[in-house]
This record gives sequence, C-alpha cells and structure tokens, in this order.
Amino acid sequence: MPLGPSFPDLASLDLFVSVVELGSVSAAARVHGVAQPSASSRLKHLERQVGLQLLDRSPAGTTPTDAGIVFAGWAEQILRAAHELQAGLAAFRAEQHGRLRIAASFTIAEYLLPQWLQSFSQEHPADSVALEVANSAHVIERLRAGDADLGFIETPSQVPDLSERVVEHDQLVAVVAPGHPWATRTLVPVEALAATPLVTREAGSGTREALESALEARGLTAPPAVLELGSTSAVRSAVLLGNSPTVISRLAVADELAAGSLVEVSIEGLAIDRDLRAVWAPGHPLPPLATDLLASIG
Amino acid sequence: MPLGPSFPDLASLDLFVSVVELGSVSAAARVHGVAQPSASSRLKHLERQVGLQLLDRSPAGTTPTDAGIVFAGWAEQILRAAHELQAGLAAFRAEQHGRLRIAASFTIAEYLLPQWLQSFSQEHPADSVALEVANSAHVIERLRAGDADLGFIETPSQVPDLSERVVEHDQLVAVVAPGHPWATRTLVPVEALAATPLVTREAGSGTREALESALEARGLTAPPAVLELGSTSAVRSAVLLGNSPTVISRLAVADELAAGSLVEVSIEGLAIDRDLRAVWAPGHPLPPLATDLLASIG
DNA sequence: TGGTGTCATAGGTTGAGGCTATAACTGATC
DNA sequence: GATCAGTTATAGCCTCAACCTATGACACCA
Repeated sequence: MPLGPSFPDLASLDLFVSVVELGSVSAAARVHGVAQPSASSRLKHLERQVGLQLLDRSPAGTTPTDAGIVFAGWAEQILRAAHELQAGLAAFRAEQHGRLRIAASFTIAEYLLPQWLQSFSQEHPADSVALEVANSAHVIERLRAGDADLGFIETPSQVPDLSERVVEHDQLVAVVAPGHPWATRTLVPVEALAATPLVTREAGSGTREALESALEARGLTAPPAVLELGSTSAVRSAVLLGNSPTVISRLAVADELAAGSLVEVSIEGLAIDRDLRAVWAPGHPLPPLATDLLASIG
Repeated sequence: MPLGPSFPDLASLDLFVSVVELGSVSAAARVHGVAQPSASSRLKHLERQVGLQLLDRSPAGTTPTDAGIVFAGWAEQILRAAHELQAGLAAFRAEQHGRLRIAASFTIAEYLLPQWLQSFSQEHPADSVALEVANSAHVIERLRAGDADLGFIETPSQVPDLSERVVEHDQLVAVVAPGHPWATRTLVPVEALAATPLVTREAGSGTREALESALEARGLTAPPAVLELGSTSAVRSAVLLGNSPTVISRLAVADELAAGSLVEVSIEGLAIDRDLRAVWAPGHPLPPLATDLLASIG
C-alpha cells in the first residue's frame, strides 16, 4: 500500500532532525547547503503537512516541542535506513574499483550488509567497498578467480579450499497471516506443510533449495509454489490475502514477526538452520580492510 | 550528516517497490494514482540517480534486475520506517478523538509504539488510536483522570491502584565511541563512570533519574552532564567526536551497537534494568481494542 | 489479424521551492 | 545603555522539475 499523498519529504525530515540536533534553523540550513529562508519555509511546510507544531522558535534559537522530540526519533529511523541504502548503493556502484571487493548472496546483501557497510564507511571514509551480489556458488567462483577479496554465503555445507568464519545465524521459518488456522496451533506436522501450496520469495533460490533438501531428508517432496514473487512486501501481501503460508528466511520477516503482522508457525521436526559465513581464499592473504570489516561485524 | 544531494525520493522508492511487486509500471502507476508516463519517467530518473539499471523493461511487463531485487529490499526498509512514522503521526493527530486513547512515556513512544501502532492499524483499519506522550508520572495522572484508556510507563516501582503488565524489558547501558579507551576494557569500575562527565540525551528525564538513583545507592553522585542534547543522533555525534561516554536506553542505541558504530561498556556492579509496563485503571474495564493491542504486543 | 496489454517519447503547463533583500527581535558585550 | 552578532519571518521574483494528454512502437493471445 502506497504512502500517504502528503507524506513528508526525506530532505525535510533530514533538515528537521538537523534543526533538533543543532538547535538552530540557520545552522541546519548551512549544513544542508540551502539559504535560511528556504529552510524556514520547508519546516513550516513540514509542520502543516503533519498537522502538528514540532518546533518552538525564538530569536534566540529553535527547540523541539514534546511532539517534535518524538517525531525526530521516528524520523531518525527512516534516515538510518536511508543511510544504509546509500552505503549499499555506493558499494554497488563501485563495482571493480573498490579497495575491498565483496561478493555476497542475496539474503546477506539485503538484510545484513547495509548496516555493516554503513558503519564501515564511517570508520574508513577514504576507502571504498565494491559489492557484487550473486548466489553462493558464484560467490565462491569469484573468490577462486581472485575477483573478490571477501565473500558471504549461506550454503549449509563447508567449502574446501576456502577459509571461513561464521558471522551470523539464520533460520527458515514458516509464517502465516494472524487469521490463518495454523496461527493458533502449537505444532504443525511436516506432512501438512508438504501438502500445502506455498507463496515463495524466490530471489536467491538458496532458500528454495534448503527447503527442498530438508523435506527430501524426510522422504517428502517440496510443495508446489502457488506464487513466486520478487519482493518481501509482495510475499507479505500475498500471505495476508491469499491465506497461503510461506517459508522464508527469518531475517526477511523479523520485523513483521516482532510487530505481529505475521505469525511464525512451528513445523514439527523441521528446523532449517543455516550458518551465514564469511569466506575467503587462504592463498591471497586477507586485506587489512577485510580484517577490519570482519572485526566490526563481531 | 545530511543525506546525499541526489538521494532518491520516498515517492520514487515507493513506486519502484510497487513495480517490483506488481511486475508492471502501468499497474504501479494506477495504484499510486499517477499517469503511466509520469511513473515511467520517475523510474528512469531514479535509475539515473542511483547509477544502476534496476529494471528490465519489455512490452510484456517489467521485472527487476539482480541489483533491482536487492535495491528493492533496501528500499522496503525505508518504507517500513516511513509507514511506522505515518501510523505514529495519525495517533498524534487523533488527540482526544481516538477510539483508543494511549498515553506513553518518551522512550516507549519513540522506539516501541510505532511498530505496535502500524500492525494494529492494519488489523483495525476503522479504529483510530490517539497518542499522548508525557513522563511516567503524567501518564499515571491521565489514567486516573480517565483521560486515557491505556498507559505505557518505564518507572521501576509498582503503581498502586493500577493494573499492569510487563510488555518489554529495557536497560540503561554505557556506550562510547569505538576509539575510546574504555571500548577495549572488559570492565570499568562505577567510580570511573561517576567521575566522568557525560553526554546525555535528556528527553524523558526518566533515564537521568534512573542513573542518579542507581549511583546514589552506591554512595556516589551522578557525574555532571557535559552536554544535554535533544536527539539520539546528536548524542551519537557528540559521543563520537567529544570522546565522552553516554548512558542511555539500550533501545535507543540497539542499531548502533549492532552495527558497531558505538560500543557498549560494562560498568562493574552497575546494571540498571527496568521493566516497561502497560498500565490501566482497573475501575474502567479495559476496552476490547486495548486488549487486542496488548495481545498483539505478545 | 484484431484486440489488449505493455512501455517510451513529445509538447505544453503549472506550481513548488529556491534565492536575495529586508525587517523584527534577543542576548551578550563593551 | 548602546552596539553587535546571532536568531527567525516575510516579500517578491524566478526557474526548473514534474505532471498530464496524446501518440507511437512493440508483444502476446485468441
């Protein structure tokens, strides 16, 4: 569902947060490279858009109202996500020209990497990171060929010839809409899952593969996909409307599960854990930048 | 630090995600209430801004490229935060006219409530929620006066005359910049903290109070504040630049800690836990909407 | 071989938002 | 107390970005 027609501008939110931080419209205007009257008018427009008084202005400076303080917190969440996108974008654009070349699988690139990249770029403003996204097999290829310094993959098996370190843990989980009959059951048998058509994300087919092999290990075949979609929010709408479950990386639906807009279903005897691992070629010694990145991931 | 000058528009990101979901520029244009050529040109502009080809167009429809898939995932994170802000905003505007009147403390309103409100408004599109933000004492007042149906507070002590339920757990943590000497120490004594000037957020003074009373319990007085700031990102910059620690709600810095842009410091013998609690007047029976909300919080 | 869908281009119009210049006010300093 | 450096708001002008309608080119299905 689209955003409201008069939703505030990213630039205005950014400007507003700067005003709260700096205590002055003029100072914020300077930081943003615009004239003070422009900033002033943008802020007035912002307040009219949201229908709240956000700032107390005085000839001595500007401070947020109570509503403004809370609003600034909410706006910061948006801006944080925006900065992460910006960091990811820079890495995408850098392609082969980066000082540190990363190849990552889809899931990792979407949900983990932006945060890493953003904090990395804050600590190493001079060094650019190049990002390439591909399935796990291709990531390994790139490392072997020396076209990437550091890879991130999600395959369950170990890779010979490569050094590795587990950096994160993921699970495939079954989720349904809150109104679905499964939502209230404590345990659903595997057979029921295998017999139910699924909505699938089907971007990196790594998740699909993992589901299939887990079911085959129990002598079952994976259920047919009733729909294959290209984005998480498409999956979410389809699950909500279509009454079908989906099996998807927990990372992709962590927020929905926390908010309760999707419900996790325990499948009896089916736990698909997978380690997300950093990998690199032991021949080429790991560049210092890569070591720094791995260290900051924790 | 401000966003880049040519950062994509929220509306364009929203449009792009819709295209990925629907597989068609025309369909996305319809959903967004704009003409197809406008959508087409906005998307082309978006691709020029980010410097990447995001879509494969054909007379049969439009599908995202690999980069487009990942980009859509990043964009969805921004849009999620935007929708949360929108839900919070609606609650702010509703003031006294909402069917469910909530009064919440600053920390809860900033970091927890938007997510709850968003999933709630999806499940109850007809019912509006009114939000008022105040310190914990004032929240209790509003409940007693019957001006609010449900309150959320963060005071450590129990409140007589009110029913309550713990909904979340919070901690005050000490954090420093990654380069700070404390960042590598395993344990810092309380006395060192009490002797060090702090940067503080100082929005809801609940956090300040909690720190003071915890220190006083050990016979210490709280350190002077070297700076009092109005927003989390202001605190973050001050901590990074000024080499001072801060003591702040873990909720407020959870993302920074995860990304490694701030580092948590364990203070010896100082653990300030506090329960975040929903409270309501037992006299007035809890409205069904409030029950639903509490249930979805989990 | 229409018909219905897709997307792109062209041309014209409008309005939002920017800038400069100025005014009104506060608080600190001399 | 007067001046100076700081703050924000208003007025007027201008430009360019973004929209819409109309049209064209191409693909797929019946």
